[in-house]
Amino acid sequence: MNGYPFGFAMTLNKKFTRNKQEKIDLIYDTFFKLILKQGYHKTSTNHVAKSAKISIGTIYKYFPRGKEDIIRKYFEDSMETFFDTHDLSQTHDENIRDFLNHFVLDLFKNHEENKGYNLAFRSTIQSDKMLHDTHKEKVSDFFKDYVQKLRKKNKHFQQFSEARLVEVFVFMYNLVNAVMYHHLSVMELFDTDEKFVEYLSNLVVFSLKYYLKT
Amino acid sequence: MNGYPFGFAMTLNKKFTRNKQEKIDLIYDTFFKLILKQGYHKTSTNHVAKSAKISIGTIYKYFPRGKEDIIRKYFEDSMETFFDTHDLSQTHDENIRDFLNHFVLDLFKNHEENKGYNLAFRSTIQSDKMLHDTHKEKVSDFFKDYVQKLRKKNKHFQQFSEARLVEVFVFMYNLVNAVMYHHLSVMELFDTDEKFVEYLSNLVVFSLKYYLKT
Amino acid sequence: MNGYPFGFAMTLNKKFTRNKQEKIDLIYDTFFKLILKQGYHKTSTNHVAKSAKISIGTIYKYFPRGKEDIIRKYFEDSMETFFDTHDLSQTHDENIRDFLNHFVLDLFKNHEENKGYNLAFRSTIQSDKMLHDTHKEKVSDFFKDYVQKLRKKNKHFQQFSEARLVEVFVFMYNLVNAVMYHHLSVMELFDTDEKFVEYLSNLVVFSLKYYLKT
Amino acid sequence: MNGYPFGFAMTLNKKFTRNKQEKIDLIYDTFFKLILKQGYHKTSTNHVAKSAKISIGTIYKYFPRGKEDIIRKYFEDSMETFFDTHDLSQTHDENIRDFLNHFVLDLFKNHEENKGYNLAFRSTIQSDKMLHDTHKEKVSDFFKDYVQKLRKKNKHFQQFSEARLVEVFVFMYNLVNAVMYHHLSVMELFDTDEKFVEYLSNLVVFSLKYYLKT
DNA sequence: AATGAATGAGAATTCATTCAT
DNA sequence: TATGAATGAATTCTCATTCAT
Repeated sequence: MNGYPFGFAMTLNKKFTRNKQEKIDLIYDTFFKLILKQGYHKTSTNHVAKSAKISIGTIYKYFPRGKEDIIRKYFEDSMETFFDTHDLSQTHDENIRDFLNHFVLDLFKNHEENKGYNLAFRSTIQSDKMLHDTHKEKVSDFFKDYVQKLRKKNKHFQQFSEARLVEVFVFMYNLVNAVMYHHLSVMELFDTDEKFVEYLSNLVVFSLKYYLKT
Repeated sequence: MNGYPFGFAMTLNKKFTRNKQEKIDLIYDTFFKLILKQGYHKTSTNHVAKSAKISIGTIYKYFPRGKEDIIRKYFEDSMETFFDTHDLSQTHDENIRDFLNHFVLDLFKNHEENKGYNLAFRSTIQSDKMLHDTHKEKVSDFFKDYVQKLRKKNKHFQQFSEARLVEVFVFMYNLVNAVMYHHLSVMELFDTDEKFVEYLSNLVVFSLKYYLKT
Repeated sequence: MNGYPFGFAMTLNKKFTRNKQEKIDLIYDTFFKLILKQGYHKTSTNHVAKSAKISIGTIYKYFPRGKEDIIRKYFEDSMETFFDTHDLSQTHDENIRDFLNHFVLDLFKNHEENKGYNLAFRSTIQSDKMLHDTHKEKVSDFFKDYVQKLRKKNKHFQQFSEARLVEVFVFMYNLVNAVMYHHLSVMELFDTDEKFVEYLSNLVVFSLKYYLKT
Repeated sequence: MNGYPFGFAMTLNKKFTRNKQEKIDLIYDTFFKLILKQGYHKTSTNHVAKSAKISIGTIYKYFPRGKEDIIRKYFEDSMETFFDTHDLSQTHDENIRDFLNHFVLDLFKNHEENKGYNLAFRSTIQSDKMLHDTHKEKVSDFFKDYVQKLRKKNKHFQQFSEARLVEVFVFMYNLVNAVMYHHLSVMELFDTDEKFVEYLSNLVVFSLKYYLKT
């Protein structure tokens, strides 16, 4: 109960609303939604503002360098996001095969949900050397952490050295990303996502074997 | 005879006699070179003109809709280009395995040389539905033609139906493209191109078997 | 007694008890400091707030029309400030020559300390007719008052009519200001301030004689 | 005759007109005219474009960094302009006194005509260290050249060393500028320009004597 | 045919000012 | 009373495109 009859209070038109994180999230959502619809370079900051029903000033308050900042800052969180998604408690899987299936599926879901971001990211790295380099570093750092936790929890992974495992995961991550991006944004490789994910799993298993022989 | 005595005209007007195709090629080269350097959305038509030492009017003469036209028109030739590169007389290869190696290598070389174009293409399709669709169609058409010629020349391919083969080639083409693009423009999968191409060949063989089982 | 036992209130609330005048002075100081550093038109109100570690709301509380108000209100005090500085008890100087030396020196010190304000003032008058006019009036009013006091204290000045003296002082004030501003903010006329002030004194004496002959 | 009856051709509304220097001059004139009217920081680039009936694109073509560039580039010519104005053939003046009168008068006319520029210049130097420094250098360079010519033409000036003369002229130039700017833009020192210029001449003579004694 | 000055819509960005807390 | 998030008009600046020469 807000003390107003008929719930009017909720409709009360306040000129200024204050909720920092909510607004930042709204900017992210709107930005990536628009990119998905019209592509990166046709999505302007003003566009985002209008579409999100937020003033441009607000966008520039949180992202002083505009579009570039939105991608950069989102990117800083995106890895952690993947972490959350891919709950390591799942790694109780009996065998590596099942584990890899999970891994691929998680990446796929993550990619699908963040299609707009992925488009933006790939549109930007070419002209943003810094972002490009940071990306590589972050992927590496992320999997260092990831592998450490993994080896503690799952004996299957203890047969490989930590360094080697990191290398392998970075490879798999890139491989899956490459194929997924193409399937989702350029030209689909299979007519259903289920078939595609199944193929991906097999691809990963094959590539892993290949890679470990090197 | 150019109508001028002593043939002076040819020499004197040299800088004006640069012919149409020469200029178009110069525009392509400059455009993709710049995209490679600074990314698609930071490369403006005016910029291309200045960098190519050509007037902006000339660019608009050949490409009335600017950037988009450059990509579209280049794309219309690019498939034929691949055709030229991938000489079918090579398909006398004793076995399919060798043939696939050639196929992958040709795609890789082609991709490497056209990195700028690939960046541009991927930057554009998202906001250019028409280009996106035409692309799919063209890939399909190209491989229809390709497969027909292939089946005539090489008995190995006659065991599969034409339609099935086209499907397979489109799949392989996309797969290879996906992984190559990532390796060349996002994050390398192997530390040398040789290792990478070898992996690609194996990947194609594996995927082919997998695909044909479907 | 502040009504709180043990006087804690004064300590606890210290950062909130900063009183009105203190804040106003902080705003003045910060504003003119920034102007000195980056020029008037590159100094924004928000900038001042951040630099002074005061909220922008507070600035607008004291100066509802922002930058312009800061200058206007400061200006309203600045004349009085000069008054304080130039203590009339000094006018016991034996002769006019010594008096003028003092006058020039006071103006110089004042100007040096208020360099930021002077920049701001000169940047503003052009677009603020009202300020411009008020300025002229204030200068005149100030010297009316000044001259009256002067004539009472110092017989040397009783040989001239009050009106004439005011005119003379306004002239001298402007002359000194003009040359000083240039020396301090545009291009120095002498390599040391001492030489400059000495020159100024002579300049004033000369100009006075010239002026009085008119 | 333009071949059109009733001279209509002259009225013909062409969308694009081409005359580089004419446009640059128009930009200068408009810019300084507006500054004179509303002050530097209230004069925007768009304002200038609209007022000059020119597109902003054109302004940015000639002055890629906007307002700052307009001032900088104008400044690069302004010294030469003074040179032209102050024709050295006038230096046949019998004595230095007459010469100085001319010098002051020329500066005054120049200043009066370029009031807008002077306002802009003084509004900018504070935030444009480079312009400030270049200004000093240019003044010095200009008078080096000036003095050389002067000594060749007029025997009166041969009694002083070249270096000394340059120093003296720079000093006089600054002095006159300082007082003139104040008189024209802050608060007039005399009620007519004639009286003012006469005072200036006397001021220069006095200051010169003072300066040379140093 | 080729040139590049000129255009102006629109994208990026700043900043004075308001108002919810 | 003090704060600073939010606003959006105004400003700076870019770029695709047109058109006089």
